[in-house]
Amino acid sequence: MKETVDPRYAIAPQIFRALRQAIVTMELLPGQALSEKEIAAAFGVSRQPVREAFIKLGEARLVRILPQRGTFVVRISLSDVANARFVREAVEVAVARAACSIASNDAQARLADLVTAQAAAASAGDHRGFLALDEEFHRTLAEAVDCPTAWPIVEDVKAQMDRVRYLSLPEASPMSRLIEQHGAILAAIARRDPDAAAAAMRTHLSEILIALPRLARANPDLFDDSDLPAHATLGMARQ
Amino acid sequence: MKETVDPRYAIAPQIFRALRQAIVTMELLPGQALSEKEIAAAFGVSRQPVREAFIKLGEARLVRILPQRGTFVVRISLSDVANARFVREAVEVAVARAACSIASNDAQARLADLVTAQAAAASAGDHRGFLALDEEFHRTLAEAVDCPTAWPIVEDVKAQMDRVRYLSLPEASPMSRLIEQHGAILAAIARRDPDAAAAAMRTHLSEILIALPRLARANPDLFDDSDLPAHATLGMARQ
DNA sequence: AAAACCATACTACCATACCAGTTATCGGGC
DNA sequence: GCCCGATAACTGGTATGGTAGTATGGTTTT
Repeated sequence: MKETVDPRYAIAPQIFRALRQAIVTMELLPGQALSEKEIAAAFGVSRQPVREAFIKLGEARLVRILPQRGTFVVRISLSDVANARFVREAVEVAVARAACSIASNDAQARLADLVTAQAAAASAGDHRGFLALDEEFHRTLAEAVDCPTAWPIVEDVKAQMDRVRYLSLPEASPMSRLIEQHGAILAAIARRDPDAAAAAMRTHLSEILIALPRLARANPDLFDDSDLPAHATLGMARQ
Repeated sequence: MKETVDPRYAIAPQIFRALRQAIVTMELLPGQALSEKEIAAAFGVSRQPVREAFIKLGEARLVRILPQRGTFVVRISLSDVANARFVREAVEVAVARAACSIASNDAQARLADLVTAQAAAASAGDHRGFLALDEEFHRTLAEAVDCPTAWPIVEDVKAQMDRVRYLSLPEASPMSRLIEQHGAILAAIARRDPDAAAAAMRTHLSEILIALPRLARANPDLFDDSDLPAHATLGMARQ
């Protein structure tokens, strides 16, 4: 591994983002040991900022830090994914509802542009670009309701879900359906219908539940089988 | 300041909790400069764990870290409080709804005990103990719906609101009303009425909005007047 | 041969040292 | 007296060293 950081900015957050990306994209597999020393050497920095990145990864439950033993990428936990989905749905449904009241025309136009760009990425078969635009759609929506602090929280929990998404990338991912869902959310916001916006967002964020059981069965080595699937209600909570 | 830590456990989180508590309880006032070196000396540890605590406090937006300049307790930001309230309401309303489906009788009994204990604390005039029990009530509720990761998130954003609560402590705080609200939430859960539980939770978490404008006007030096009150809808978002 | 033990090589954590950038102070010139 | 510049005293960020604890593998003992 030969990575690089920009010394003009704080190093620790850069290491954190790089490692999170590597974990989410399955470049670093569950069980993999992460050595402070090795990572530091790979990035050409000292161990200290790497350690700070480890701590944040541990809080996001992407790695497990065992004092005096090591730091390891954790297996995908069905209950962690369900918990993340629960929190994300709670926050983003509330955001979608709020957007019906206060989203400006300008913000709606930006969101529409993002959906258009997603369609372009989809027809170009650019999965990575599509996922980046998806992320930007949700972030923009959070900003549109003047709730900037909601996004970092969603971003944190989202990592648990994204790992599953990247796992399902190789097979045909129904990008067109996700685009339709974004469109439905926008349409509901445009006609200021909070119930419809909430329902559309809920449907969108439940998409992951479809492939999850099959993925878990197909990749038992990547999943933590010690945790029973979280109580079904968590995945299906209806408000 | 002469604080103490237990060297048998990781030091950084202890420092973090101690400082957060000090900030939330207004022991450390907005504008106060926090020196890594001074705090380290006060706790009898090195600067390193103090630095890690600062980073977490910065993420919680309780302090502002200015590189090469200093770390300062931030003033209470009305928009930060509104944002925190928005996220907390979103998550806890979802928790309350889920509780209607899956909260065990055992969990409900524990929650009822906590409300009873709160009543005792209230009649004893023990504000601090009351607040601790309030926190435990909400944490127990999150555990009751098998969503343990929801609580740390709520705990994080809650700090912004708690600072306002402690500010309003000197004046008569309507503990009886808060107890009634907890009771209403529990009653709705007991009769498995998610809409009622959600409404009761929403009412409970909107309580802060009543005193907030007056507190901001009465303590202009503690509040950040640069940020306009967040869009009114954020405080009143109805799902 | 099997089991217990110990040396070794890791680990994360904390402490310390060093660095770069900011601020405040103080002295000198106008 | 006021302004401006050099400098000293901070700050947080990074690098490095030291310590205690944990796996591991080879050796010794039973």
